[in-house]
Amino acid sequence: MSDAKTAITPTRSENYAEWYQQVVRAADLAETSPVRGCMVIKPWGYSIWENVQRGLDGMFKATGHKNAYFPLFIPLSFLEKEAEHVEGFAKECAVVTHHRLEAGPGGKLVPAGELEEPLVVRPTSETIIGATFAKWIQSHRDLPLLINQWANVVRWEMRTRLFLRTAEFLWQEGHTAHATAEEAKAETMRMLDVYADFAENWLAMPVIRGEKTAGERFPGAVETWCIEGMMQDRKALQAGTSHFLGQNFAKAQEIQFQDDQGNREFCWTTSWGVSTRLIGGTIMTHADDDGMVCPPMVAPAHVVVQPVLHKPESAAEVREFCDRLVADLRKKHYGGRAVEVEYDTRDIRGGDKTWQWVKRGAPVRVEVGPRDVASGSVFVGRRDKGVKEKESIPVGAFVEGIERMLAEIQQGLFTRAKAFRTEHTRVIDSKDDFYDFFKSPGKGGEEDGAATPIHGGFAMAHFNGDPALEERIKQDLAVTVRCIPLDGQGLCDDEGSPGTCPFTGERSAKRVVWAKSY
RNA sequence: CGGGGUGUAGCUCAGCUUGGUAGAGCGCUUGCUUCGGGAGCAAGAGGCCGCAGGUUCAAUUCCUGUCACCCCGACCA
Repeated sequence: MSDAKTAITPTRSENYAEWYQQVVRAADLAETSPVRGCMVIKPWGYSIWENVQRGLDGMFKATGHKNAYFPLFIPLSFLEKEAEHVEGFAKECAVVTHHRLEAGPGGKLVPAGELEEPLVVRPTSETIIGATFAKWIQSHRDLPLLINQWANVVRWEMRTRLFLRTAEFLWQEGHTAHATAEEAKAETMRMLDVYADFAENWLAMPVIRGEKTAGERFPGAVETWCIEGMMQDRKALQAGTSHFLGQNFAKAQEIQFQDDQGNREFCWTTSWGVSTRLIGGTIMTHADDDGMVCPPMVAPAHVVVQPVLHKPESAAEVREFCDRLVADLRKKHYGGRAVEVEYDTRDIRGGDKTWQWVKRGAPVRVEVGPRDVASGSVFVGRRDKGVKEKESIPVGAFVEGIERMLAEIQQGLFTRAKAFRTEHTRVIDSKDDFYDFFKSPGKGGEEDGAATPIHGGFAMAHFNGDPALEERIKQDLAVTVRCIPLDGQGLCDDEGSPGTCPFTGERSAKRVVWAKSY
């Protein structure tokens, strides 16, 4: 507070968008690549993704899903089968048209061997998986079919940002087929809950579960459900989606089965996915002006041990003490895995070392010097507290208490994020209040090129459901309905109750969540 | 894809208006001194100035094109 120096320049309040980029870089999470719109995910960042995969994969398996893998390439004709689906993705597809390179003029390589049918690099796999499902499913006894795939997909985005929107990204996509609409809808909601559970308990990111309006629906879906988190610039981030596809894809691809009466029926299908965007969301939820803050559940390392070794006369005993500390810590468990320890013996200055781990967001840092060895204690810094706020703890108590300390940090991050969301969520009942809420504070107009002004948040307001009205508000304020929330999420007092739409005076079924979004 | 901006050392940038093949800070390497805290001094390494054309005796500098990135829109996980 008194110390104005921060590890990240600019700070969140100075320029949020630039701050985000700097955190990604300073924390060694990812960097841009020579390939347009594609990122290199660095070990520290990839390790977070591996933890995300581990956590979600366990949940998918626990709910009866099996992993499989489908081709990267999708024949163009497959994509054409579902009309809305094509329309939704046509503008952002990478297409493979040749299968060979030949020497051309000037030593250049030129594509040759044109394909009879172009192949689309999957932007999502409904069509190729649907075609496969059609072969796998014959009887009602084959249902439900519950499949997940971990994969990369490509969407040729015009504007990209590391983790949040890249041309290629990593994700999982679940695809299921069911005998009845009820079962498929139940699956859609089950996976939405899995996502919310994961976001809140692993990423410590509070999310709102709800349904998308027609305008925001997945191309080809009957219903799209989502989890929405609030970032520190108060914009919403769609962190995961679960789609009820009805029989749209089943009919387009003839995914049929014979029921117990011998009738041929179309399946009811679902699909659901989360991506490396979750890492972007985690950054924007927790990181601060000193860099990344990793929730312990997904942190690449829980504890960093930094021995103070520069004094030759004490180096050996400090090292020995640390060796034992590291070994003891690794015998402890947190969140279903052994405590992950980074033993940093690099010969660089202690201050540099500390700040590197602060910027990377390691939850706990432990410094051990001769004085600590003499007193049998360790000097502990926590990423959820100030960098200088360190505490000396007897080594035994520290090791014994590590699980609780990590749990406390995890819980603290969630509590803080939720308080932030609550603070910036407002119940709004008049059009004027609504417009005021989303207008830049102080300055009236839009200044371009400057720092993104931080204002607004989530507005809980009634809505008559008219797409034209939603479009007009989007034009006016760049604000959209993020979701029509499920009841019972504690978003406001009269949650789920009918009321009056402040824009039209018409009847509204319930308050919806309005916000600017990524 | 529309509007604006920027491409010079690993990073952040100066130099270009008034053409003569390059600078700073940080980082990196080495040495000495420091050090329970993002050190000080010194010596080094590192760049065909985004790419391709053009004008010119000569282009980082002027002109044209192109590509990439950033910001604001539209689009999207």
